[in-house]
Amino acid sequence: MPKTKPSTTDPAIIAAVADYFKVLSEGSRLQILTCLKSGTMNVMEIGEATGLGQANLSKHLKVLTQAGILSRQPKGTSAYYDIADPIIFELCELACDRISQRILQQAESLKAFHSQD
Amino acid sequence: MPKTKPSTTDPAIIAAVADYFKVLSEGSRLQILTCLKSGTMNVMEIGEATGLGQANLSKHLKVLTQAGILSRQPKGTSAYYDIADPIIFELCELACDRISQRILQQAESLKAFHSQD
DNA sequence: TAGTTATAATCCTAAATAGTGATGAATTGT
DNA sequence: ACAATTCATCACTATTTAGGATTATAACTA
Repeated sequence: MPKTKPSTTDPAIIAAVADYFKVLSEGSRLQILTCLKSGTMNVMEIGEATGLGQANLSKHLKVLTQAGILSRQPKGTSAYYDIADPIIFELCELACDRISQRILQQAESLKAFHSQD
Repeated sequence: MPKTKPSTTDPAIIAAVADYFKVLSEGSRLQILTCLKSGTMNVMEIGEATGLGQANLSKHLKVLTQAGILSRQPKGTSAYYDIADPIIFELCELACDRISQRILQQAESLKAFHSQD
């Protein structure tokens, strides 16, 4: 094998990571994920829980499934979806931590700004 | 205070997380981040290292800085940028792990598909 | 002050994509 | 076989955004 370990600067790797984050960069998709946190659901149930339209929902489910985040299991006329990769919640929590920390910092700066005049 | 703990289904939280991932969902921006992994650089140096145009680069740096991922320090006529939040590399590695695992799974499926005919 | 360099801001175009409505395919019950 | 249900897919619109060209601003230098 000519290749040893793919470098972090490998354009293909970078593109793959970007694509993965792009999947998670949509409110509707995150909504679907938090929805499925409690357990398996079929498309109709997810639609009711999220308020998303059927066609739109189906598209998002496809994206999430192709990214390996959800698993799909047809059952009769319906399709049941499940979290295939619970790690994503770890990812989301990491992001959440960063966000809240940044907001706290901004609040600090704002307070300092107010108390200096 | 009327609010206790913000629920994960809070639309504002979900939107914030989506925005955070959106910042990381761009190849050019990830390129900038891997670039700065080795240390502080000014805009010109980053431009040379990434091959990005100046205007474009400046825009991405602004996005990353406003997201709290980079820090900016003006110095004379140049601006030096640095990783403000090393946690992002943890995020990227998590994503990388997921991606490689998925690719391995796909390879397995493909192998199984080939050996069954 | 004039001139050079480094960065930011603005305007524009092309491409990507979220959402919607209509159609098609697969399955279950009568 | 027919009708109803559930989901996927196609066609379309509207919005967003990356990237480039240009102009503006700010800081050194002669």
